[in-house]
Amino acid sequence: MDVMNNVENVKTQMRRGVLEYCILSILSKKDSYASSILSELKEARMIVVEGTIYPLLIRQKNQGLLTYRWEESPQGPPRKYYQITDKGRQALAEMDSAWQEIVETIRLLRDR
Amino acid sequence: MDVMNNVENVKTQMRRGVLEYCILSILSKKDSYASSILSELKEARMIVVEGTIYPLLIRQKNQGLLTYRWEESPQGPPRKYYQITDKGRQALAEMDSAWQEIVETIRLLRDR
DNA sequence: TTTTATTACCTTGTATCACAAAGTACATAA
DNA sequence: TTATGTACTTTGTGATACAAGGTAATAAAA
Repeated sequence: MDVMNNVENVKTQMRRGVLEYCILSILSKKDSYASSILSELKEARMIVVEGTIYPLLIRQKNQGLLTYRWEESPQGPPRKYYQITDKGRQALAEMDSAWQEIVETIRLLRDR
Repeated sequence: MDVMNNVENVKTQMRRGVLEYCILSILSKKDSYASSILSELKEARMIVVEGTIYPLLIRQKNQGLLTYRWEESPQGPPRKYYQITDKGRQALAEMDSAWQEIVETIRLLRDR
């Protein structure tokens, strides 16, 4: 395995760590549905695929961080709009702290 | 599952993403052995356990990012000192970029 | 001498989860 | 009626963090 393959793998793992955080963050601004969240993450170069995001949304819903409702689409099949709950906002706040702590830890490890 | 359990899980995943990066970073400063790396990570509040770090060091060695040598200890059994290779330093540089990109991505997602 | 403590390394089994790939379903245009 | 685009879902696989337990070397205590 060459260096770039290895780094790709590490990138995947780094993304893995922040994916739930990103999704809660997006939904904290406005309700959205899976395909739209997917596009938004792609724009931000946080590459994810369908097979990742659908189960993740279901998990977060099962944990009570999200709820959803069906809405008709102007074109195509209905969309499952997810909405963040109070519990979700609470979790998001905790993740903000966790993220900042990790960023700081890495900064110290890298600089020293 | 309550909010804190969920956040603990997310923290674990966040750590997961940067663990290889942290280890290469530590070894880029000086050769070290597993138990010592473990202590250093614990001090930095990057909680990891033995069952995580030993296989990880072996993986990185197998990828050619590290080499090792045995050295006698002043007390107790001999230590397996790991040393970063040129390939490891190259990978570390790539991970620096990857990490900064993710930090920036999260900053944009969280601020906007 | 035997036991205990300390340090260090290693392995096995389990659960989680990102991804690839494939499938289902709805709406609209050709 | 077929093709296209959109959207949601599921299955199988591989990677890996962790819990738990094991092995081994050294030195101090009983």
